[in-house]
Amino acid sequence: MFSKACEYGIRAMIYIAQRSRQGERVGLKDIAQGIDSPEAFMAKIMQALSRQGLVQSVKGPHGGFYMDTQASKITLAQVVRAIDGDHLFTGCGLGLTECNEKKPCPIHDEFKLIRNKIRSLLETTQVGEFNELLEKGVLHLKRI
Amino acid sequence: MFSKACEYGIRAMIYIAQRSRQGERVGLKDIAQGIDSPEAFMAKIMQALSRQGLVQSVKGPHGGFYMDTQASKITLAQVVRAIDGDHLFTGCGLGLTECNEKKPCPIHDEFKLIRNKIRSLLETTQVGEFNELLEKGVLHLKRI
DNA sequence: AATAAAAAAGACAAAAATATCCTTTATTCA
DNA sequence: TGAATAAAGGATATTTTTGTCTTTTTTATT
Ligand code: FES
Ligand code: FES
Repeated sequence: MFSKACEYGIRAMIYIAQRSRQGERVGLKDIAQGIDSPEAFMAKIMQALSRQGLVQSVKGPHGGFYMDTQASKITLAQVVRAIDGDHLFTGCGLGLTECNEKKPCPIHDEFKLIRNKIRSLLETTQVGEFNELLEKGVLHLKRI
Repeated sequence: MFSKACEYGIRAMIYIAQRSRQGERVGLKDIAQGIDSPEAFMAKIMQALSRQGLVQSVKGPHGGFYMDTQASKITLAQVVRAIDGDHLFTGCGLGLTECNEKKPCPIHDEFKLIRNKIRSLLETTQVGEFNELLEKGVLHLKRI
């Protein structure tokens, strides 16, 4: 469904949203440990998200990544697009070079419904909406 | 969603179902051309499908791949499982090592619905059910 | 029996995804 | 100002996926 980079990216964004209330910063090490991802790879993903403005960063002592309040309204769809592009939202399920209404592949109609459900899920879900449940330990971002 | 190998595999199975009525054989070259896939790579995928009994094959002159009538009832889910395994049907959407009802990731509930829709689509779709529409040129297995 | 055709199998190659390491830049604090 | 800290960036390494090439095996035909 998503690339590894994208899975880490989504989990990281949700983690940062929860851990960086009123501008506190979350360090790379903290993120990698918090979502159980390889730290150096996570760095690359955070750089991409930061360049695209989905997350803020500050260098130096007490630096790290953070989000302001409205940034926690960023949707999972935005994160996915930033990392995996929008192939998932627009591409053909059977790998034809493009999804084409006029020249549909065998599963086009059904697949489009599913694709739209996925998009709808991701577009209506914000990285900041799990803060309380994560804090309560109801939801999890890693297994260990 | 699916790996390239799986996309080719599904398209090939649908192609063979349509092209191999009453035991006629479809050659590798024919398949690769018919679904626009790289021939040598397609060969590997066909070998896997053949080994797993999802398609029959005969060597030698006038050999090739074919399906008997009940084989055209093979579902897309069977093809996907044969090539990509069942991670798509059971795995966690955010890449946690397992999907766990008791320790759900943030999108677990919604993702499970989508996952089940995908599985349902694939389990209720048979490789042989597109024969007529493909013949009429309503459906397509390649773009060129 | 010899030849040709076609899939099976094995070895190899290229590309992409995943992951790591090292250096540079910006920032804070003593 | 100097040292320490942490992200940014660049180069490299590993693994997986995708793809190709060659040889072998099986079968049909002459
Ligand atoms: S053409 Fe395949 S999903 Fe639209
Ligand atoms: S735990 Fe992530 S989908 Fe179930």
